[in-house]
This record gives sequence, structure tokens and C-alpha cells, in this order.
Amino acid sequence: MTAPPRRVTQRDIARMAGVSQATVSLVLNNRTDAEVRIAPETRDRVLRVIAETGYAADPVARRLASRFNRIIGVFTYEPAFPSGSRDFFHPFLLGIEEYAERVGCDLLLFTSAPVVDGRRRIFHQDNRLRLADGCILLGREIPGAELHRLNGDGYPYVAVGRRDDAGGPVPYVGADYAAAVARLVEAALRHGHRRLTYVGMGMTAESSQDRRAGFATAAATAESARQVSAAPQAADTTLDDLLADGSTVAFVEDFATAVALEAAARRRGLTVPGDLSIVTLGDPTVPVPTDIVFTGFRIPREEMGRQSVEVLTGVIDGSAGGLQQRLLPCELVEGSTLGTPDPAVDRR
Amino acid sequence: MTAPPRRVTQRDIARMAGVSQATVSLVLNNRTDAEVRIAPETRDRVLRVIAETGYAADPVARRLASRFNRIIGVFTYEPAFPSGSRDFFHPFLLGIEEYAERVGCDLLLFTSAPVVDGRRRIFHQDNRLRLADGCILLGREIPGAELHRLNGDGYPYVAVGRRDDAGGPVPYVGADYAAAVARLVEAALRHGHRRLTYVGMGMTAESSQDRRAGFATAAATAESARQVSAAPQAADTTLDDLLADGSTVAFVEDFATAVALEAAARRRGLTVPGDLSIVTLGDPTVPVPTDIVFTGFRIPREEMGRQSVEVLTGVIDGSAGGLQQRLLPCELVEGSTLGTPDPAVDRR
DNA sequence: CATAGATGCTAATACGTATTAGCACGGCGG
DNA sequence: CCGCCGTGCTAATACGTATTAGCATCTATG
Repeated sequence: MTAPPRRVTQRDIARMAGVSQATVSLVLNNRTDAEVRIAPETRDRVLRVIAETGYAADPVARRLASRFNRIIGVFTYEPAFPSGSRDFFHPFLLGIEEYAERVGCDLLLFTSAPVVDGRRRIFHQDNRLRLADGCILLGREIPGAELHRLNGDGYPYVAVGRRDDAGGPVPYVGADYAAAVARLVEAALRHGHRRLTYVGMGMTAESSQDRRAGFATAAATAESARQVSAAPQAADTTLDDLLADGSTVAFVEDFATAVALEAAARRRGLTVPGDLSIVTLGDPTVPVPTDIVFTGFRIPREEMGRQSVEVLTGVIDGSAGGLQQRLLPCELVEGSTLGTPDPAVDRR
Repeated sequence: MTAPPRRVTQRDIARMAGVSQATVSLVLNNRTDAEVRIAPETRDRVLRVIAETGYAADPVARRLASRFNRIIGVFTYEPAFPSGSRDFFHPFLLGIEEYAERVGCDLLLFTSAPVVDGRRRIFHQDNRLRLADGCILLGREIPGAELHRLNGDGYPYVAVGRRDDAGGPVPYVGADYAAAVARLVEAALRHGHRRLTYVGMGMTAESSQDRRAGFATAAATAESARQVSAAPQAADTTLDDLLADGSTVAFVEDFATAVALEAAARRRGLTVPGDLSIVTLGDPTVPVPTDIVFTGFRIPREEMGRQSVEVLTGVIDGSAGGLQQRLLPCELVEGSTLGTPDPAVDRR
């Protein structure tokens, strides 16, 4: 219970097999270069001793010597397993775990990072990033300064979600929100909608910018295409605004807001999509009870997780040429909330 | 992009501050023993250089030299983030993460462990356990042989859930199923139930054994107390069996089976708890839709996660004296499925 | 002025692995 | 018999930190 019993080392194996520690290392790593030659009998002898002792190389020493760990860091800007954002992070982690298992890497969650001003910080006194070969960054918003510093340090990382605010190029695996929103806008136009409103949350996050850009581009030919901001609590006000504007379809960034909007409409005796079409622009990030299947799209979170590991391993071993930035397509969800506008409403 | 840029080391700091590497290490670790003395000015100078360079000690080298890492391993016998057992592991991980954050440890998920015969194995060729200071073991069932080997290696670990099959003592943080089941049995007896049936799943897992033991002990004074096994699919057969036996209350180990049993009873026009009381002995591990609140208990999963980290850190630094085994109390859930037996049914 | 003790620091080494230069040995051609 | 080459291995070193013995230097004391 006091000092842990010293583990078996290559030196022990070497002594037992009557060779040098270097030979053990060479055999272990199956080195068969032209430069390095080991007689088959010697090799077998060493392997036999290894098998007998159940020796396993110390990963720490291995890492110190060779600089690679097969550890992938995962940095979440919020706790990874909270009840609140549970549905947000979980699919990413699922994909990350799956791919990490496939490539034989372990996952290091940086839970030790201290929380300052309600969010974790990568860089702090006892920065432990270097424990891993590279790192996956998860979070709704990631401070540009930290990305900048990662770039400066030459530390391999990948952000999940598009990022552009690092004062330099950022490797990422994101979802192609612009294209998905554009396709939904086009669908609405085909349905005959002429006055469209984008109901957003904020302007800062890249994911919001991309959605807004997709909306603006695709809706350019519409009679009216405007953007407003709203929260779930203000659903009634938002609804007033939509009706006053004569909008027949709302593209709602936040899922909970869409649910609230539909409820508000129903309370007033309006039908969806008869009187108002509602399109959602992302999966729920917090659990929202509703029986309605909203028209919108699905963010390929699991696949984003998988590909972020793939990209990261490429960045780490240098096999990935150039900057790695991927945008994955979102699958559209048919749903029941996008329809043909009622002419009575459309004509204001 | 090829070789990682060499990072700042203590040697660099030492050169800049005009001291030796040893001094840097001593300052960093805040060593103020009687044996070791550093002049305040020197200390400040070193600290200033450290702050300027943003130096952070390489945890790998630190670990190699001192054996401690502040990394807690998490080994899950099934993937940690599957859709299926999602509701099973998640609360544990939540508690683990919370406590790890509190004590400043990072979490290493051993995703690299290869899967053999449908489950992961700790021990294999390139065992990476030593990357962490110690390890938390999660899984419905954990092979005794692996626990045995961990014991033999003197590797610090804690199992989540009681374990006894290691051919030696196993440190664990479990739930006190025996006590919880006993209290439910006593409640049933107070309600007037005389013929009780335990509907179990299997006999192997310790968690099943504990529940059965608690049942057997507490039901010793009942007119009849028997144990049967059943699956959710066989709910009708099970119900037949209960009625034939004249049992007025069923203690059902598996949540899904309890749901199926209640549904079967309702289909036959029986009421719960009027004609039959049903008590559940654990939270759902897979999502089962039901509106009924079953009488039973709640497994303190989150707290088990927290305390497993607490116990492990104690085992690692040796501050925990002796064997660490904790059983946490389960909170009873009042529910609506335990009532007074109908005399007509009770008297068979 | 010699000596003892306190103070402030450094040199040396350990941790366990990977890598590389090069040694020892044997066979072969000249 | 000498030089050369191919084979099979080892000695030495690096990786970055923690630890410990002990070396200077200075102050106080007899």
C-alpha cells in the first residue's frame, strides 16, 4: 500500500533474454530497416520473454522519447456532460469516440482547465494541452484569442464548427449552414412565399453568420427578405411583427423559439403552415417538448465528431497537406410546417 | 509542419534567469523545505521569466520523473457515449467530471482498448493504463480476471458498483441495493402484503445478487417469498405466474419488465396497485416510455461518480487508509404502484 | 584566525523508451 | 595476410522533469 511495486521495464526483459535494452526496443517496434538487423532467434527469444512477463511499454516514457502519445485531447468550453447542454455535446462525443477507437487513440478530456467568467480557458498557469498530441475544440463560441495562440504555438488542433476569428486560418469541421438555409429558402420560394423573415438569435457566432448569409443570398429575389432577432419568451411580439410585415414564412434559428412561435400562433387560432409557415434552422440544443415535426435540417453532429478526429490525426502526423477546413452537408427534414401561403394573408 | 517545434523547457527558463534547471524546478514546485532554500529575489526572477514565456511544465516528463500526472483514467466496458446505454453511463460521467474538475484532474477515456468478444479488455498488447495515475472502472459486468490483475499489479483503481469476484478485495463505490430493496419489502409488508415475488433478470451481476439478498432477508417473515426470472417480452406469462401463486406484489428488477407487466395487467382489466402492486428496483437503463411513476428507488449515479473520483484520489496518494468500499443509500420513490392488497385477491 | 553552522544554489542522477553511430566478428576476394 | 563488406548487436545519448548530495560563500563564535 506504500510504494507501488516497480513495474517490468525493457531493461528487465533485456537481462532475462541476455540482450541489451536497445535490442528489446528494436524488437518491440518491429524495426526491420536496412540499418537495423536482429537475428530471428534473438527476436523470438525476446518476444518469448515479453509474453511470459506480460510486459507492456510505459506509454509515458514512450511519449517522452518519441513525442507521440496516441492521445487526442478534447476541450469543451462548457462541462462536457451537463444536464443542460447534454443533447448538444453528446452526438459530437459519440462520433469522436467512435473514430478515436477506430484509429486506436485515447481521449483526454481537459476537465482540469479552470473556469473563468463562466467558461473554461485553455491557457492558464498549469496548461496541460501538451499531454495530448493534438486537441479537438468544442463549444458554441470559442475565443479568437485562444485560437490565435494555438496557431502561434504550432499546436495541432481542430475546431468543431467553422471559425474565422483567430486572426489567422483555423482548421475546422463544420456544418454547411449557408447551403442548408439556402435550400430551405428556395423551397419556400417554390411554395410561393414572397415575404420572408429570418428570426435570429445573435450575430456573433459563426454559425449564426453562416445561416444569415445563406438566407440573404437565396432570398435576394424575394419581394421582401428581412432579418430580426427574437427570444423564445418574446414569441407573441415576434408573431405580431411577422403578421404586421405580411411575412408568410419565418426562418427561425433557435429551435425553442420556433416551438414557442408555433404555440403562440395556435393560441390565436392561426394554423401552421396554413397561415404561417415556420422553418427551423437547427436541431434542439435543449430538450423542448413538441409533437410537431418542423421543416428544417439536421446537423450532422456525429459525423462532425468523426471527421474532426480524422482531420486532427492528419494534422498531427503531417499527412494532411495544407489547411484543413471541411463543411459537411446538412440533411433536410421534410416536416409539416412549410406549406403554400394562404393568398388572403399573402396579399396584405 | 513536420517536426513539432521544440517547446520551452526548464533549461530555457534557467538560462534566461541565469540559474540552473534544478532551481527552476524547485521554484516551480514551490519547495520550501528546510533542506531547500531559494532566495526571494531569485525566486521572483525565475517566476517573472516563467510568466513572460508562458512556460508550462511538460506533464509527460513530470509523470516520468515523479509518477504523478493528475490524470484519472476512465475505462468503460462498453463505449461511453452510445445511443443505447446513453442513459446508463451519462449520470456517472457527469459526477466524475464534476469532481475531477474540482480536484484539478483531467480525464482519460481509454477508447483505444480493443474490443474482444463484444467488450473491451483492459489488458492487451499495448496497455496504456499507466498513462493515468489511476482508473475508474465502469460497466454492468467487469471480468474478475481483470480486477485480479489490477490488484496484482498494484494499480490504483475503483470500480463503480460493488464487485466481489476478483479473488481479492476490490475498492468500489456502489449503491446499497440490499438496504433499498429491504425497505421496499418492509413497506409492502406494512401495507399488508403476505405473498411476495421477486422478478429478476439474472444471478451473476453483483447488483442482482444484492437486490435478491435484500429481498430474501426482509421477506423472511412473509407467508411466501419466492424469486423468479423474467424478461419484458414474457410479461403475460409472468403475470399468469404471479396470479397463480397468489402473489399480491411483484418486486421487479428490470424497469422495462415492470412497465410491460403493468401494461399486461391493464390489458386484462386488472388495476395496479388494486389487484397487483408493482415495485421497481432501479432506474430505467434504456428509455422506456411510461406515464406512471413506479414505486421503487433512485440509484445515486451522479454521487457514485463523484465519490469514485474521491476514493480514487485517496487510493492514489495513499491518504486513504485500508480498503475503500462504499455503498451509497438509494432514495426511495413513493410512486403509485404499491398499495394495500385487495382481500379478494389476497385470499386465494 | 580557525572553525562551525547557516544559507543559496548546482551537479549529478533517475525515470523508461527510441534512436543512431559504430563496434566486433566472420567470410571473402585479392 | 590485409582490407573490405555484410551481419548482428550494443553503447551512448536524448527526451524534460524531480530529487538529493554536496559545494561555495558568508556570518557568528571561540
